[in-house]
Amino acid sequence: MKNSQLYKGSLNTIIMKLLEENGKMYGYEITQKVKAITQGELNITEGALYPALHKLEADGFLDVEIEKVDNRMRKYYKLTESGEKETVNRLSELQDFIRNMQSLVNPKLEF
Amino acid sequence: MKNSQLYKGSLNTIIMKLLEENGKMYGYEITQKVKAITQGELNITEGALYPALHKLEADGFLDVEIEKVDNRMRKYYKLTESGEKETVNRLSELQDFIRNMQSLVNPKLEF
DNA sequence: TTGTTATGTATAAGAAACTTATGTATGTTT
DNA sequence: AAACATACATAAGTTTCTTATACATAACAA
Repeated sequence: MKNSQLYKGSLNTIIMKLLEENGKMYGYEITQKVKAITQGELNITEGALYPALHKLEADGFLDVEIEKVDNRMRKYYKLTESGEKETVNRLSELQDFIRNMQSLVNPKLEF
Repeated sequence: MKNSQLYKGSLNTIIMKLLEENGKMYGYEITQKVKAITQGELNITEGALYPALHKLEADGFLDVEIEKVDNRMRKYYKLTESGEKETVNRLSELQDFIRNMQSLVNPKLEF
């Protein structure tokens, strides 16, 4: 994903949140979207993305739908019902994580 | 560290920040401090902590000082000069990371 | 027309950071 | 006497990533 180790473990949450927001997306689209939102700071590599998508699918959190656009294959992913529930949990975990990290890093804001 | 994968990659930053703040700390003390600050949500395991401390030391970011208290060994760690510089960088990376994750998860706050 | 960039998916080898389990040792509480 | 807290350590295995490579089409530039 990037030089900073901090992003480790956050890829699944990012994917699921984007799918929750956009209904369905294909892999390449996800990489571009993430790059745009983070102003180029976070670049998801294919070697990380595709195995992650396949695992989320295998876990029953994503459904696939193949389309051909301009003679090129696209695999659109969307959340299953189970995936939607899981997304809620993971976003909640992310909020807790961010809160905890801020407590650790900026203890003066604890009150 | 914990069930949530999100904390992966953040341990070094946490350690260095706590050392920056407290001058010197020993391993067990770090685990207890983190548990207290996060209200029990984040539990650093020994299997993660000690190898991390040894690596930071090997990288020249930490110095060690052994003391015996109540007949028990304590290895106090503190930041080297190099470690202090690195801590500034890592905290900056953490701020960027948190900002990017919030942009991804809460796009309505982008403006 | 030929090379480079962009679009699009995929996997394999290796590195890094963790979990889980185990080990050693002392002090304190039940 | 047993359990828990303090204190450090490592080894085996898992997960998640990086890096490299591979295939294929379209668009653009030299």
